Amino acid sequence: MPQPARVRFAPSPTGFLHIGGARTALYNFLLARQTGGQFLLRIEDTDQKRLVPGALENLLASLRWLGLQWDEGPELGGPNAPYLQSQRKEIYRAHADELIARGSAYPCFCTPARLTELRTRQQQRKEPPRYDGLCRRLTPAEAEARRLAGEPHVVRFKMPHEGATSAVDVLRGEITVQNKDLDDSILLKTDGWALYHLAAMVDDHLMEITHVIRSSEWLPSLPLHAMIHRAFGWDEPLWCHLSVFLKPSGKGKMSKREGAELMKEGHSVFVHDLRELGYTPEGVVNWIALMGASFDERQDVFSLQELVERFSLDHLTPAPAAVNFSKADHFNGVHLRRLAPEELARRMRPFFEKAGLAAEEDLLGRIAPLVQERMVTLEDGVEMAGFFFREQVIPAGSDLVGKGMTPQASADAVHAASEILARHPDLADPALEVELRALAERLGLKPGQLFGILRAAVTGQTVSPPLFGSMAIIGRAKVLARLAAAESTLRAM
RNA sequence: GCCCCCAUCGUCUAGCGGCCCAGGACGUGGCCCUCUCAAGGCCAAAACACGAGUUCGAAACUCGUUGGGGGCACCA
Repeated sequence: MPQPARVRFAPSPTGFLHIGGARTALYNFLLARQTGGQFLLRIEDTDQKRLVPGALENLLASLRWLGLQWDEGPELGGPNAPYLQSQRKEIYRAHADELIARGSAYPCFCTPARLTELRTRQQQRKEPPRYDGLCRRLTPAEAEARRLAGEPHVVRFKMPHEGATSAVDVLRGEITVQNKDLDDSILLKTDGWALYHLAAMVDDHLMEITHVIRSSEWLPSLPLHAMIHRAFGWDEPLWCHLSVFLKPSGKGKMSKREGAELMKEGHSVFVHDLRELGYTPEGVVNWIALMGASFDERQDVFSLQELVERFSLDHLTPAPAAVNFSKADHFNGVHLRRLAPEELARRMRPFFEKAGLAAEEDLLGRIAPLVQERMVTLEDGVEMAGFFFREQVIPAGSDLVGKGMTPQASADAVHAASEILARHPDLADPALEVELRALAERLGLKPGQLFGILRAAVTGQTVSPPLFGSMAIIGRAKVLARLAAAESTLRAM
């Protein structure tokens, strides 16, 4: 049994949960569950200016919808509370002071204007943009005096000028960077708020995080983060940087810009959109789990529990992965088909209601087996089975005419079929199909011709669930009424 | 511009020196099943980026090239 892992998902509430974040959360969750450890949720909201209203609520709701319940975090608390960084300001400030005292950080009094100018000059000279170390050269006494005088300042990390720094990423091995290529990053802003580099490292240590599983966007700052841990004298967590998601074309990072375009084709990168489009948590989880990973040589359909059992960091790939939405459809269809009919009915109901159809759950439960293997999303159920819940259907006249037939012959066929149906008190009687097939033969029609007409008449659609199962559910009275209506439409043509 | 990372079918991947003239899945094409549409079954096309090494042997190891991605904020 491996050591219990304490991991965390630490989003910033600057937007809604997207599939990239969801996958990061998933992997953290899986490792925690598999090892009997804890999955923490920490909100990185130190930049108050960037907060987006509703983002936090969306994050929590989306995570829960996916089934990724955290063990410690917002709304739950825990031994390391608070889990909102905005409530931990003093902790970071104290740690920044400690770093200064240890000689690993220093106050910097440079104004934003000076820094902007510095950067502009460096770019003109094609030099890498880097702090020039002006305040680093201040004597401790001088710096302390200016600090006590209340002069506005930030706190910077004192990056060594010589040597190199190495850190190990679980998926990539040792990564080494020359220290001269690193900057004296700001840890604490003028307003006293910590930046990610400080806040996240301090919290990860205080919360006893064992594995930092995060987006590979953080890879370039891994040396800095490792050095911050070392400067405090702390043990480092295991670092694991996940590949980024690319656009379906494979060109460029998946962005929110793409979102609007995708929505038009019934896809989205946002978890709440996926939910509204009729995707299931099972489908989404399966889909994102396998983007950039493989957990079994022969199997690719997994429940959350199966993923918990098979998950392993060694099965993750470091290369960027292009998002493939047709695969989302596939996995969603598979998981839809795995649902018990009653469960499928329960999940479809809100979509019928949204479409203005009062769908009772027990009736939906009888319909479910008929539509289950034809659905990609829950939304599809409405299009496929809406006719069950409408008083009447209005088929297009052209759909009522049998293939290669005249309206007259079609009307006659409907009439003859009605007579047969009228003799059956129970439309679920298997003999019904036998009789109607015999009718088709008598009329010189192929079964498909006759059934096509009846399908249009009864469902109002050219594509529908199986005809006989559908008629049995609709009931004899309604079926006969719809056939009568169809016949008169045909007679009038 | 500088730094870092990555590189097997269109896409996600298996492969951790001989089991590979490379396996699976999605998608695509064909056939079967069939009352429509699906689902399901069978079959097919489809890849080791390139060049040098190392080795008896390289998809696997090393270096280079090319290509792709990420980062270089008082954002995260």
